[in-house]
Parts: sequence; C-alpha cells; structure tokens
Amino acid sequence: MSLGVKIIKIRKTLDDVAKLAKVSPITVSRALRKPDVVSPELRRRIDAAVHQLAYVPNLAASRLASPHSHAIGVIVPTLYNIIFAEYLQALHEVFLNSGFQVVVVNSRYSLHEEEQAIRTLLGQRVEAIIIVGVSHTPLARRLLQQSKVPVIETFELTDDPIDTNIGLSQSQAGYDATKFLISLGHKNIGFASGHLDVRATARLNGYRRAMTEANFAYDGLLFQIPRHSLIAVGSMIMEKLSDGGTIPEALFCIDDNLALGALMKCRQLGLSVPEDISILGFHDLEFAAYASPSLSTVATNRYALGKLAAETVVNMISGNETTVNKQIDLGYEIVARQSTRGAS
Amino acid sequence: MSLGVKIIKIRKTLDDVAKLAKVSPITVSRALRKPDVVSPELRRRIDAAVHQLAYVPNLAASRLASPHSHAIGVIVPTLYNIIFAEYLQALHEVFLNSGFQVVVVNSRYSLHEEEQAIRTLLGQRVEAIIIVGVSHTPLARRLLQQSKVPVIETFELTDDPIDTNIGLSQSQAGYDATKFLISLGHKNIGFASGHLDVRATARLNGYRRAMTEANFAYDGLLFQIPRHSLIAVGSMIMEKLSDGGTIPEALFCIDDNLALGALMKCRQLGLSVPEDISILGFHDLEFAAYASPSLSTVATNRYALGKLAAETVVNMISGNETTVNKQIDLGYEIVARQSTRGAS
DNA sequence: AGCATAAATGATAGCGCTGTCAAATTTATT
DNA sequence: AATAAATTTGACAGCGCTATCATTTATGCT
Repeated sequence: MSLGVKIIKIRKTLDDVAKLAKVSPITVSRALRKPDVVSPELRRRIDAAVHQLAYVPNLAASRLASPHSHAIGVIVPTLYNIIFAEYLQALHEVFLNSGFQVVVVNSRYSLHEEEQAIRTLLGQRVEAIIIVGVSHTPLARRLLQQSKVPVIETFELTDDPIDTNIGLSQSQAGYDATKFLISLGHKNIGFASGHLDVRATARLNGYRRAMTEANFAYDGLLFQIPRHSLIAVGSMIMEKLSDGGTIPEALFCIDDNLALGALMKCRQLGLSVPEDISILGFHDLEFAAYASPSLSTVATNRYALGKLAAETVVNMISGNETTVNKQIDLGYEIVARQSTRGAS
Repeated sequence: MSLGVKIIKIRKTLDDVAKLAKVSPITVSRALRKPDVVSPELRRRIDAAVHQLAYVPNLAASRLASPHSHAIGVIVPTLYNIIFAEYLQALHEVFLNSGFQVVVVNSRYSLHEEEQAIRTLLGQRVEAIIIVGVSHTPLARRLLQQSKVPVIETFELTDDPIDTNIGLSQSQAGYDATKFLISLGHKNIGFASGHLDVRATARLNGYRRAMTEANFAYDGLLFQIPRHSLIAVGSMIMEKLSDGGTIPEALFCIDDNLALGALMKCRQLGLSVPEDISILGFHDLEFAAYASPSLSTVATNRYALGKLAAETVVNMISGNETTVNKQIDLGYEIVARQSTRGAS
C-alpha cells in the first residue's frame, strides 16, 4: 500500500494549459511555436489559458526534445572592457531579432576557463559558438571541431581557423601604428601596456618588428604594469617615466585607457602633448575624440565585427549561405588627432 | 516494413560512455557529479572514456531530470555601461566559485524586454533571479512571485520588494549631492543628463527636492540630451551652455562620463574648473580620481553590491540563511575632489 | 567466523516537451 | 452529391539525464 504522499507541482506544464483550454498538449505546443498553423479559435483559448496560468515553457524539455536550441554561445575574456561590451551589443541585436538567445560566458583570460566555457556551451547544445581569439587548448579545439556547430573565431586572424575567422591582424596594426609614429620623425618610441593578453602581445610584436626594421632600439622602452588595462595604469606608467627622468619622444599605449591616463598625468606634470611627447592609443574608444588634446589612436570597429559575426552565423544556420568566406579581415585605421605631433 | 533509415548520432551520450567504461549509465552520471561516491577504479575508467569520446553532458537533459539547474539568472538593462560590468564581475566570481552558472540577459532599458527576459530565465528553471531595478510590469511581478525562486532587486530601494532588495536610495543620493553643492555656496546649480532611466530620474527628483527646499529655482537649469550617458553627451551639453552664454556656477552630472565630457570641454573652452564652474559626477568611475582636475563625485560600490547580492542568493539556496535581511541599504559617499570648489 | 552496518553499483521510471505520422475535419473540385 | 485535396488536430514515442529505491559488495565488530 502506497503512502500516497501528494507531490505538489509548483510549475505549470503544457498539460495544465491543454486541460484548461480543452485541447491536446501538442496543440498547445504548436500554438506557442507556430501560431498560424492553429485555428484562431483554439489559439485564442490557448492564449487565455497560458495567460491565466502564467505558464512559462520549460526550455530544458524543449531543448531535449528538439534538435533546435535557439541558443548561440558567446565566449569573451572579460565583461570589464568596453570593447567586448560593444561587440556583445551587436551580437545581441542581430541574434535577438533572428529569434536566438545569446548565452555569454566569461573566460577571464584563461584558456582553461575557456575550455570549461566551451563545455558549458556545448552542454547546452548551442547552435553556434562565437569566441574571442584564436588560441585554445588542444582539447578545446577538438571539442569545437567535433561539435559540428559553426564556430567563429573573432578579433584576431589566424592561418589555421577552426571554422570561420573574422577579425584583424593585431600584429600588423601594432606594426603600422609604430611606423606611423616613426613617420612623424620619432625614434625614441616607448610601448606602454598593462596585462599583456594574446592580442596585446601581438601588437607588441608588431611594434618590435617596426622598431627593428627601422634600426631603433627598444631596450628600456617597454613599460608594463601587469594589471587590467585601466586609466590608472597609464597614469602610473607616465609617473614612473617622469620619476625616471627620461621621457620618450612618443608613447604607443596598448589601448586608449592607458593613453588617456598618460595624457592626464602629463597635464599634471606640466608636460605638453604632443610638444613634449606624442601619445598614441588603440581602439578609438568613445572618449578619444573628446579628450583634450584629442587622442590619436588606431580605430577598430568592434560593433561591425560583432554584427558581421552574428550575420554570418545566422546565414550558416539557416543554410542560405552562398559559400561563406572562411576568413574576413576587417582591418583598422590610424586616426591622427592632436596627441601626436604633425608630420615632420 | 520499415525503411530502416539509420539515424547517425553525432553527440555522445552517457550510454556511450557507460558502454566504453563497462559500467551502468547511472554510475557514469554519479562519477561526473559526485566523484567521491564512486570507487577510484571505476572513476578512472569512466574519466578515460569521457576523455576518449570528448563527451559533454547534455545540460537540457540534466535540467529536465533534476530539480537543480545550477543556473542563476541575471537581468541588466545594458552591457554598455561599465557599472553593470563591475556588478556582473562580482556576481560571476561568487557564483562560479559556488558551482552555479550565470545566465545574463539584457533588457535594454525596456520593461517589456525585461518581462520577456524573466520568461526566458524562468523557462530555464534558474534557481534565483537577480534583477536591476525595482520597477516591473505587473505580469513580470506576478511571474517572479509565482516562480517561488529567490528574487533580488538591486541598485535601488523600494517600499514594496518582491522578495529581497539590496541597493541604495538614488533619490536620497541626488538630494545629498545637491545639498553638497549648495553647502559649497552654489545657488545656480545645473543638472545634466543623457537618457533618463529610472535611477537617473530618481536622482533628478532628489536634486529637485534639494533645490526646492533651499528656495532655489531650477527652471532652465535642466540640461538633457536623451542619449546613452556618454562622454560625448557631457561635452555637447557644456558646449551648448557655453554657446548659450550662461554658465551655471555648478553642474551636477548624472554620471561620471558626462562629468568628464563636461570637464574636457571646459578645458577646450578656456573655462577653469572649479573656479568658473564646479562639476560633480556620479558613481566614482575609475577615471574620476585620475582626471585633471580630479573629479568630485558620489561613490557607489557596484562590486560590493554584486557580491552581497550573490552571497545572499547562495545562502538562500543552500538554506543556511539565518533570517536574511529583506532589505539592505548599501549607501553611497560624496567624494570631494578638485572639480568642485572648496567649502566657503 | 558470523552478523550488522556501511559503501558501491545497478534497475526502473519519469522529468516536459516536440517530431512523426495518423485521424478528423474542412474546403475545393468534378 | 461524391470524391479528392488541403487543413487542422491528436496519439505515440522518445530525447538524455537523474531521483529513488533495490541489490550487491566491502568493512567493522563481537
């Protein structure tokens, strides 16, 4: 004899709605997913029942039963940097309009956490994965390849993409930026950075290449404080330079935050920009144009990158891709403003 | 007679792992979730099989079968504002360490999208919802209440929380900030804002209250450009003021971005801060202390807010809550720096 | 050694939904 | 009016996992 403990069901299910609307559960399912297949009368009754019960479909059940999860996985190294926020915003806009949910996971600049993130996303049976960067653990690569879902690696370019690759050459950008400073007549060009992530390192390599080519030494010109790229870091680096007594003619900052910090510190120290020192940033963040003096920088378009990546995924999934490009170079643009001296 | 179309199974399942490791599926499930319950020998065999197959558990199936989704839902109005990024970072840190997944959804400052986001999260059977703000559609409130999961409303305070409420009084902060400017001897105090969201409006109301109490008029002193709060907006507002020819004695900016934009524009216009105009920001963003002159502001602690909210949720879920506070006021602090004149 | 207890493993059922195909109903066609 | 075709609705099975309980094996105790 059963003890007959009555389980209280808190959550409403399709069956509850079906009973209330006096139809079969499958009809409710259809009414919710493809309303125009169901007759107006039933649709009305079902909508009323759904509303009355405040029914919310169980996504887990839906995802288990159907091959379509309607979810896209996105991995970013941090939420803390505005460039990824802009990129995410673009992804959101495209995907939400196409009926996909965006699942964002944060790898905190760790390849191991990235691998974990990939597992999490694949475990949710996302229909595509968009990931920042082209460096991954071997297992991460294997998981992505084996998953058979579209994979877009972004921000950087690589010779060996897992699937599709959209971005720009970070190292070439670093190279060109340095050449730009050289073209202004600078020789003694410093390089300032916070924590060097993969992309920052690529830019540094570009800087090294340009300096070497020009036969300029850069020993003692690399200034690094291994922390998140923040305004404070740029400020601290400039202070250290000033304390050291040797201010380089130009300073290439790994991003605009550092550049702004350096710029502001210069003002406090009574240094004129660009007369005493040229300052060049990276990314063309919103404030760069409004700084005083306005900040010369290398413009990258994170929004376009996100938009293109998302649109590519939508095309790949819907199958009407007309031979998608496997690699797209979005390029960058050097924006000369007031913080670098005029061409000599 | 069946046509016998062979379905090719791409994804590996528990059964595949079980077969390879020569154990029962349930043992594999246990080995993955509570490894110390399984003998070392089996655990080893199972781990090997999992690795060999690059097996990734299907979260949908797990969530359907188990009452624990190990997911926490978070709703923010935008990813574009660094204050929410800081808050999310704190949430991530606490939850990931406690074994929860964080699902972030973006309401884009729309109550309707927020309601949709709540559906999405409840559909995923999240174990708690943390939401920015205290204003919701009636149906959103009903969904949250009916869901029976812990709900934390953050950033603002309300008399009528759905469940738990952690934040600060935005209107009181606006009031105190204005009083602070008044205490410096200012009378002609402007209020600058971009798009007025709920919290910005509360701060504006605090400003109005303080001005009214002091018998100061504020007609013609409200400067708004209804766009995202960006440095550009502050710059544009200050330019407009200058063009108009009447510069107020002090400008209370809805956030530090606007304040920085205004500050930089002052410099370009040849206006001295704080001699010609005092500028007060809000939030104490990272750059505030590094601006030149450094920016006076109202410090709010988004990181602490996120941390506390997350810890509260973890306690509520694990059940070892010792009568959790239903409302916590985190307060704020007025930070007087160089951009506001000294006390008179 | 013989029993009680604890630890490890397995069998069963079912979570809530959707794909497939069949049945019922409506509409079009001769 | 009778049939064919199209539309709408429903029955059934199963997605991959875990909770519960049952069974087997190892360990402790007198």
